[in-house]
Amino acid sequence: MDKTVYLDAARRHCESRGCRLTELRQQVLELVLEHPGVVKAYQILADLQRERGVAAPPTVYRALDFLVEQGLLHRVEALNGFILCHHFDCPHDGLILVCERCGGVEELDATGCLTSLTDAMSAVGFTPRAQNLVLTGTCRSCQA
Amino acid sequence: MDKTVYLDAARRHCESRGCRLTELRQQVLELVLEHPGVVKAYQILADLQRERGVAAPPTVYRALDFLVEQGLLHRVEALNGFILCHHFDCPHDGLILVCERCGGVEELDATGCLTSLTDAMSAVGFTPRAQNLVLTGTCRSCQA
DNA sequence: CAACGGCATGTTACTGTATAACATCATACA
DNA sequence: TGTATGATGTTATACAGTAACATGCCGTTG
Ligand SMILES: [Zn+2]
Ligand SMILES: [Zn+2]
Ligand SMILES: [Zn+2]
Ligand SMILES: [Zn+2]
Repeated sequence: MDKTVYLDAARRHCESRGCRLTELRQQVLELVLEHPGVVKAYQILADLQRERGVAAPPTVYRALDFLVEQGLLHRVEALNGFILCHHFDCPHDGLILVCERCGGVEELDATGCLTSLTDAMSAVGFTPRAQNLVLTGTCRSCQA
Repeated sequence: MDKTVYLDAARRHCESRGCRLTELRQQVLELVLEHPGVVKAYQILADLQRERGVAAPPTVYRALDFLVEQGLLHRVEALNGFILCHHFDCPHDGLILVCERCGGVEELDATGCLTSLTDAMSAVGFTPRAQNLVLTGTCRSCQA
């Protein structure tokens, strides 16, 4: 998807949810957009400092938290990082695959793949919050 | 399982894998044993300092990493913590359920629940490393 | 207009998490 | 006895995240 198209869609997505994609938030989103795969908060912080002179951690974390809240980014706990979600407009169970060798990240739509997991959980009375599963392994091109 | 029995089993487990459960490693394991649910590295560090006077982060992290390596502990990335594994002797796909309300943690054996996930992954050529899935949600007693 | 309320952002300072790099010690084995 | 290997100690630092409070922005309302 083209960058401007993506940003427009993101803006409309936020507004349809009663939130504003402010200049700062958009700027952070654009910075994330410039990194393939997983990006770290402090990387964004450095980028932001490069663009604006000053910026402190809370500035970045607030923007990132907002973007996660809106579904534009996914948090990848296992890596202390964030990745772009390319289909934020349809609610989905994400399955994030992280390659141990090349560091590449890929998001699958796991909606429908989780029934047996869900069954096992309800058997013990556990109600999962909608979220993303993260798995590490080896991607196709790194199988070698 | 009784504590001494557990420790003996753990020691044999390590030795059968060609590793040694040294005094320090066992001491750390015992400290983890004393905490229900998830325990943090710096909590163990504090415990260790109480018992031995001095201890630095690398000491604790090395021991914890070792125990994870041996399968005696699971790392819970999402919480920056560790939990005991009660069936380290049989290889398993763990499913760790973390309750957002009470902080309780429960490990399910998810072996066999992951076929559709595995299918989805092989469809894109991804080979997962054996590991644990972590999900947050609400446990039975906190449903209210 | 002026005052207010809300939300977004700025700023400072701190807590918590984790590792690099190098020194030392123990043990086993040639 | 020397030497290699793995475990531990020690210092210092990097990386991640948040609390608390100040300031600015903007739409509403009297
Ligand atoms: Zn997604
Ligand atoms: Zn790869
Ligand atoms: Zn387990
Ligand atoms: Zn609970």
